[in-house]
Amino acid sequence: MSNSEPPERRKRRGADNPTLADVARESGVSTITVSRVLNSPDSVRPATRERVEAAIERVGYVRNMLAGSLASASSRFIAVIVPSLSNVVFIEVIQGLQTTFEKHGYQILLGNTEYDMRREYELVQTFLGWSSSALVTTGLRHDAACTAMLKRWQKPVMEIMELGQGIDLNVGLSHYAAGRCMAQHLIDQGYRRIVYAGAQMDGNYRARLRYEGHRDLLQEHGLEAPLEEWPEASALEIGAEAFRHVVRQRPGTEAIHCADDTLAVGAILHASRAGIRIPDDVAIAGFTGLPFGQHITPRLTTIVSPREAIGRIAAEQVIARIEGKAVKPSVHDVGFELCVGESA
Amino acid sequence: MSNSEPPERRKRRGADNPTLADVARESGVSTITVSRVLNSPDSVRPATRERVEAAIERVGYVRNMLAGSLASASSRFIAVIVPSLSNVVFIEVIQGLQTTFEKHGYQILLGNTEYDMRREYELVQTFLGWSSSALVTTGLRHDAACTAMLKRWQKPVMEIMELGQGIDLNVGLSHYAAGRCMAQHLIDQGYRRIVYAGAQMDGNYRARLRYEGHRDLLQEHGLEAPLEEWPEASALEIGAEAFRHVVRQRPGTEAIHCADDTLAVGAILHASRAGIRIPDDVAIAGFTGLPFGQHITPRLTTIVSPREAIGRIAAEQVIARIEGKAVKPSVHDVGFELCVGESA
DNA sequence: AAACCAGATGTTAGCGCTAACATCCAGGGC
DNA sequence: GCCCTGGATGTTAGCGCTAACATCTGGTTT
Repeated sequence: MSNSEPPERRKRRGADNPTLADVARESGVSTITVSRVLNSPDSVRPATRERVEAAIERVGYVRNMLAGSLASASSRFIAVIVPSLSNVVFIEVIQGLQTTFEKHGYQILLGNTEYDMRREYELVQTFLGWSSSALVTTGLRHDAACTAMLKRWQKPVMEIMELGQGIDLNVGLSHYAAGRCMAQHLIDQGYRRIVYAGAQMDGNYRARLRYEGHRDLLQEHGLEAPLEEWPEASALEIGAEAFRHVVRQRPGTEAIHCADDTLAVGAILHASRAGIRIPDDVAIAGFTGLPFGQHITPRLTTIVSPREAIGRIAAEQVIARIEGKAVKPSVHDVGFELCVGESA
Repeated sequence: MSNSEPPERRKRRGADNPTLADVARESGVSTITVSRVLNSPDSVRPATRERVEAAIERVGYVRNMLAGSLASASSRFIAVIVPSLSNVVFIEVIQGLQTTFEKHGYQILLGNTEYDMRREYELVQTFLGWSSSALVTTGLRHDAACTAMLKRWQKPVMEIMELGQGIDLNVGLSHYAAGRCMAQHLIDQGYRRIVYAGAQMDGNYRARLRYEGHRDLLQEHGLEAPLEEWPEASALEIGAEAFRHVVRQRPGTEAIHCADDTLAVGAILHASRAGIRIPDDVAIAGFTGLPFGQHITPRLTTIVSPREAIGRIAAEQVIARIEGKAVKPSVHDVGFELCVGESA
């Protein structure tokens, strides 16, 4: 009989960290028991549990999340896709999402499309590949292939910010209505020659929806609704530039309806430096409701969107869906609020 | 011979998505070839590659990142840990990190400690469990167990924001020096009665380091260095409150050195509403260099820290290390710049 | 005392992929 | 014709964990 040494295993991979098996050996139980201590402690007798926990501590065990997720085909990742991180709005939404998801033991996978739908599709593919538990994305418009893929996907899909029936779940507000609302306010204040100023409106179609609301309302009053656009991302500097431009190129303008608060505040601060009185010479209105706008003089007239609430509510609904509590697609309107300062 | 039907497999798990094996069958190659098409396309003959790519398209294959990462013991995740998302500074750093890492095919796993070191340790454990390729965290101070775990870890660890030799790699600036620098400027301007105002300085010890620099310099000039702290997170409102408080409680104060620009801008905007002249009645100085400060009147005197550069450089160094280019621990000083406005 | 039950724990078989090694084959040198 | 070489492709054996099923224990029921 030839001494058949076990034929020399291939070799080991990995950093050789302690595994469940090591903990199991150390505490004299099986691997599945250790697994249960980690995942459903109540199903293990307290005495056993303590023994296992001590062993975990002793060998310095760190869970391999990849292996667990692969085996269970679920990762407790939540894919979150936003179009930009430069815009505070998305940061606040992310905070709302993060706080709520973290409380329930989910980890966010954050993706940034830079307002590019192809990029969104790529991110979606990658994130599905991580066996995410749900996906949260911005807006209702996506690449067709992307929408199709998400519709086939069996897990919760949440579309936020904009309002309407989309792929599955929705939490947001009507940007069209918000645009109309502010336009109505400006008309109520007696302004007639009103310019809409926006930044990066190719990609950011929610700003465009607000413009459309604004335009439609003005037209219903027989007024023109000129639009001034800047290709750059919104910034205080762009707001200042927009203001200079409108004052110079469109003399007689009574009010500027800015697509967001950053532009509006940039305009107001510039006017104040230039000695132009707001709202007497020109009125300024914004959208978003950043704290900033309420600290400057004159205070900004704007529309407040509940950003953090969008994140929180979206997260709550996704969690309810994951836990099987609600199963129907739904549309949730978080609304908005007109906040009247002195600027318009 | 009994017809031994294969004893009825247990059953299938997972959503039953197409796998590498399906693509392999469809394109008439082995699974490893499909894997190679995905991971190192150049090692496959173009003809084969095209056949495989067509099959991927046809069956609608989506990679299972979990399985791949488990098998290769590496996930292309970069763990990023920050103390707060409310502070724009960290957002900008994250942007710098994200842009650079994304270019190289890494995905950020974002964790928020809320200035809690236990929480940081928990996040580190979880993130190591995802077989992250590297870890980026904020500051040089951590829970002892956390530091120990990271030192044992075999992959790159990057500590940012603060300057000094830590666990492995470091990119940041000296907050102590920044505090001194601004204090020196205030003294050069002739201010003597200077109050330092900070928010949330228990957790945010970088703000405290700046205070210490400020205090030491003042003391070297035989001056007192009173400190006013607020437990809340920094916000415009806190800046306004700090200003009110100092003016009322410490009459004769000539300058307020704020721990960050948000406080400083809040103070300036409040002063302007209250009809207090900056800098004639009270001078205001900040730290960070937010765009904001340069748009208000008077413009804020502050210290500009290169936030996005910190993110970018940190990411570049981590990538170099992952790719085996640089192997020694290092400390990189990104410096800071005094930006003199009219406020001090 | 046999039968029954429920709670705790164990055994087994993958999850879908890739590292390491093995094999195949065409072309070149002698 | 033979051997050599190297690029392309295939075979095998896990990576570390958990779902499903199996078993074991000590009480309770009849």
